[in-house]
Amino acid sequence: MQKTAQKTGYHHGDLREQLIATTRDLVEERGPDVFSVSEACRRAGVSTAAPYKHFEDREDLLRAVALQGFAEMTERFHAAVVPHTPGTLEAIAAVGRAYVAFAEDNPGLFKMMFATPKDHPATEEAGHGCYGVVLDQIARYLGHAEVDDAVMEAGFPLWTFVHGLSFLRIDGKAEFAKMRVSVEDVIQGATARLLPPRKG
Amino acid sequence: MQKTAQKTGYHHGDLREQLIATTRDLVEERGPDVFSVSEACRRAGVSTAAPYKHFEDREDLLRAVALQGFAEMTERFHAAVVPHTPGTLEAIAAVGRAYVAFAEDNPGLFKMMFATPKDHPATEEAGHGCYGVVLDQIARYLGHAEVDDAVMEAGFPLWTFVHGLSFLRIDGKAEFAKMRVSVEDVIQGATARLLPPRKG
DNA sequence: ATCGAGATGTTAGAGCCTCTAACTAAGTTA
DNA sequence: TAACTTAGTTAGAGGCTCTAACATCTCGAT
Repeated sequence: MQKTAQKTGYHHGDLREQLIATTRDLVEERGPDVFSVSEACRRAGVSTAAPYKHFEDREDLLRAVALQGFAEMTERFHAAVVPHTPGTLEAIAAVGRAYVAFAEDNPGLFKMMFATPKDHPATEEAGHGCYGVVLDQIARYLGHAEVDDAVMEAGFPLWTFVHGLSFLRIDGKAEFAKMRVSVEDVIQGATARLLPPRKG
Repeated sequence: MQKTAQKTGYHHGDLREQLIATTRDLVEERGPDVFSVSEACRRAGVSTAAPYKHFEDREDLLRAVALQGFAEMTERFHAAVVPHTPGTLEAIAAVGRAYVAFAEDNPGLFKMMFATPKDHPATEEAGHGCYGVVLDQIARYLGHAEVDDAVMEAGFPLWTFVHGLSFLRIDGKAEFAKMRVSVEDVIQGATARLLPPRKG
């Protein structure tokens, strides 16, 4: 199951990618804040100084992992939309479900993606690209040709909702709240309620 | 502005409380993850070993700070309800506003309160007490005598919403979304939309 | 072919951090 | 006031991030 080149004795082959993968695993296992570069090195079988040839510092490595997370999330969003008619409530709710599902599947990564001390340009752009998928759907839903201020405003409460739901699910608060309905239904309901009435 | 006893030469007076206060400041200044016990000690003017007479470990100290946060939040909730007729939409929305306001006033603390690796019984109880304030209002709103499952279910989407909004505000995403309406109005609107219709 | 540059490893170590052990001073109580 | 408890201290082990200096490999130009 090696996805990257093997160590050739001295040089590793593709340490950068493997460090990202290992870090991602560790962030998931141990939690984002407890992650240590040293442990990632031990797992990758390199010295603790090696990562600094590929990443500026610990922060930079974590950022690369977060970036990968955003890319994956964006892909998932696109996949979620496909089965639905563009610009429908169903399409929009599907993205919401994909959002929460991603968070539940990658709790550590998800928290890390939003625990960024200060957003780097690249991370920010990745986030925007991700958000753009929903905004496109909402623009269509509202019958707007492009993502204007009204679309962003309509999207924000939805983002708010799924973002909050993700955190509460990750932290196990949803069980505490004794929900009898599924996450899917909660999202469907909230989407319908929080979106402004459709034009036409 | 000393709230605690002074150092009497050898003994401190009230190191435990001062460490909690200092830690809270640091968490706010530096961010929750970058906090170090050592720095808190430097500020409090004690050796780096001193805290371990009062707290099991770093985690335990942070937990004490989080506990204080929950207590403060609960107080704020109570204060928010006072000006309103109990069991009205306004009372419920007021708690929502207090939630987000607390998060904005104490972003580091707020994040820490919910970034708990594993919830300790005491923290959990404090959280429940906090949540109970809204649930009481919702129970009255729905005309239920006590906080039953239906009440919890009705409350969950609201919690979800203000929780998400808090994070997005703290992380500066709300500005990005170009909201033209105030946080207050967003909460008011979401509360009205997300609550089930009132009985009677 | 080989030589030199650049990329990517290594070891050593400085300077942080958390937490423990052993000691000491101050308060408390019989 | 002696004995016990509480709350400080210093010293240090072991882990972490990151740098400096050195070593090895890759590769393009000659």
